Amino acid sequence: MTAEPPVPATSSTADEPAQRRRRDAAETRQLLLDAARQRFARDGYAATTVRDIADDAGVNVALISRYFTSKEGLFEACLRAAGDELRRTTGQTPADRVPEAIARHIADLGATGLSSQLALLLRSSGDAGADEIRRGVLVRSSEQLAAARGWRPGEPGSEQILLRAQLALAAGIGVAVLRSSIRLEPLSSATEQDLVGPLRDLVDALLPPR
Amino acid sequence: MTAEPPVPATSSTADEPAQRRRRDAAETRQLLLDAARQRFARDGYAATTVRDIADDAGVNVALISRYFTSKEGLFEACLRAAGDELRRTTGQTPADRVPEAIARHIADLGATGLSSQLALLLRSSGDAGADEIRRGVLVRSSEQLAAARGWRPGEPGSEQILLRAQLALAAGIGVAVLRSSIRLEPLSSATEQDLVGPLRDLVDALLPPR
DNA sequence: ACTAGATGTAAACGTTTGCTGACTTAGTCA
DNA sequence: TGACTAAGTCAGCAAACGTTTACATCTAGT
Repeated sequence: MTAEPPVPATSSTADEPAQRRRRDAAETRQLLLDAARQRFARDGYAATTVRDIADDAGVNVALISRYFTSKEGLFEACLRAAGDELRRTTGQTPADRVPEAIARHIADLGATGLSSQLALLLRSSGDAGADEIRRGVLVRSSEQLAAARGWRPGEPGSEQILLRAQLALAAGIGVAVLRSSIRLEPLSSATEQDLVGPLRDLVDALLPPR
Repeated sequence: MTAEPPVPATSSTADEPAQRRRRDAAETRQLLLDAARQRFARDGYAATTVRDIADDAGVNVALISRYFTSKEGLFEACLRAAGDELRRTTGQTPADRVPEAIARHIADLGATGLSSQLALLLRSSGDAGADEIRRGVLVRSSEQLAAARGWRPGEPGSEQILLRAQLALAAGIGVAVLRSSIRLEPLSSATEQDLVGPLRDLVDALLPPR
């Protein structure tokens, strides 16, 4: 379903064969990571079994322990990946247009899209380490969003902007989950075109352009 | 930790003794329901064990099967209770002020408050029956919200109002979860006073008063 | 060609899970 | 009081879980 292209190179030393290797630790790792992100995002941590993930990835269960130490470790890796992707998405956008960019990306419903990453960020494993990572991602994201609308760390009176940015982030996550996990209609089958307008209204209301 | 007050009467037929009975099926049922709602809302379905719930309620595990058939049945009962509470909360408000009422209630963080009910509504058990109940509650809630702002079933062109109502509901759920489960700061410790303004902005932007 | 280490596999371990059936205790009424 | 039923207890089942172990196979370097 994911239609992974036969990624060639894995190790860092350049001169790899373009052919796909039959045994490739880096690719196997990535397959597991992708499968896990989808499962965790859609079904949650506890409802996902390591055997599910391994089957989705077409890989033996024991390799999860080998490459990620534990299910918990795999989950943390997923959170880190989601954080990276979130930062990459918002990072390549001019600061003052981040809200609109987010609004547009939330509409996307692909399995690896931003929606899926947002849904993942609200899943909890009960583990303290994972909670810390997630909180870090969320805090950084909301600060980035707030900074685009005038928030400066420590500056009195601008704390409210950070709060409003977190509300906007929370709203985005809620929309992502109701669309991709709960599948509430007509929200779930609304197109990007249907959603961009209302979402921009939402973000602009919380974080008025200055 | 829960410090349950010794609720006296339970069944409906009036002439109960004010004293708490030592064996009282209705009260035991309610204790289980309350404990389950908290656990399910905070930790999710799969991460909650029936033994956890029974311990919280101070009751034997086997009684879950007796009163609710199964863990699944208990979860469905929780969803129904959340739906009732949601309807009760929004039902006693003049139609055109429902958004503001919701905004105000989301701020509340009590274990049995609206926030907790909203968080429960995005927990999934994987069971089809529970999914149906949850979807029903969400659809009814969003329709009620949309109707207060001019949506009429089937009326062409007003479908967009329903979509916007669902976005507002999704936002509310997202805020509830980030506040009560994830505990993101400063969102989590913001007071009702801090939140009502931004939340009203949010709802009004999505569903402009007519 | 040969070997050493990396990669993948299969089976099983010990625990925890939801649930059940036989049992005991408390309340009710003749 | 003594039977009868509702309410609660207890021990344990079978299945599913995350993880580990021992083994097989591939790849790279010589």
